[in-house]
Amino acid sequence: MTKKSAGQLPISLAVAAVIRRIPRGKVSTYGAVAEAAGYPRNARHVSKVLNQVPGLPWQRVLGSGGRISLPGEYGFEQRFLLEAEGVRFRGRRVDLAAFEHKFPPPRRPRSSPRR
DNA sequence: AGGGTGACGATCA
DNA sequence: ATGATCGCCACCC
Repeated sequence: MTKKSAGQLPISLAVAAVIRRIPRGKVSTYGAVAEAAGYPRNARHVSKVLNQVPGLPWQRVLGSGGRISLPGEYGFEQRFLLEAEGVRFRGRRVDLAAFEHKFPPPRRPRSSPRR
């Protein structure tokens, strides 16, 4: 064995997995996805993954503040798809307080609450 | 090995 | 609020 050659880099797989967990009718942001995947400063990489990996709910990932970053026609399509699944906009942005999906916090081995 | 890229994000004018 | 600029960082030639 040696170390299995992972076809995809771990960061891309982690990011894709996180995106797949955003439920219908909810959204997240590039930064939040990167962080949830374990790569805090990699918001930019999230957009690349959205481009490479087909089948992801790409429309559910927004820029900070709930703004659509995707330019052009796809940007309109993104908004259209989101509204179709119940996500409402307030002007040009989605009200994150109401629609942002909260990813479960990372488990801390051995950290008992309390005290 | 080196440099350009990007569906970002925070900050400043 | 809107637009420009700068900082980040892993990916991909």
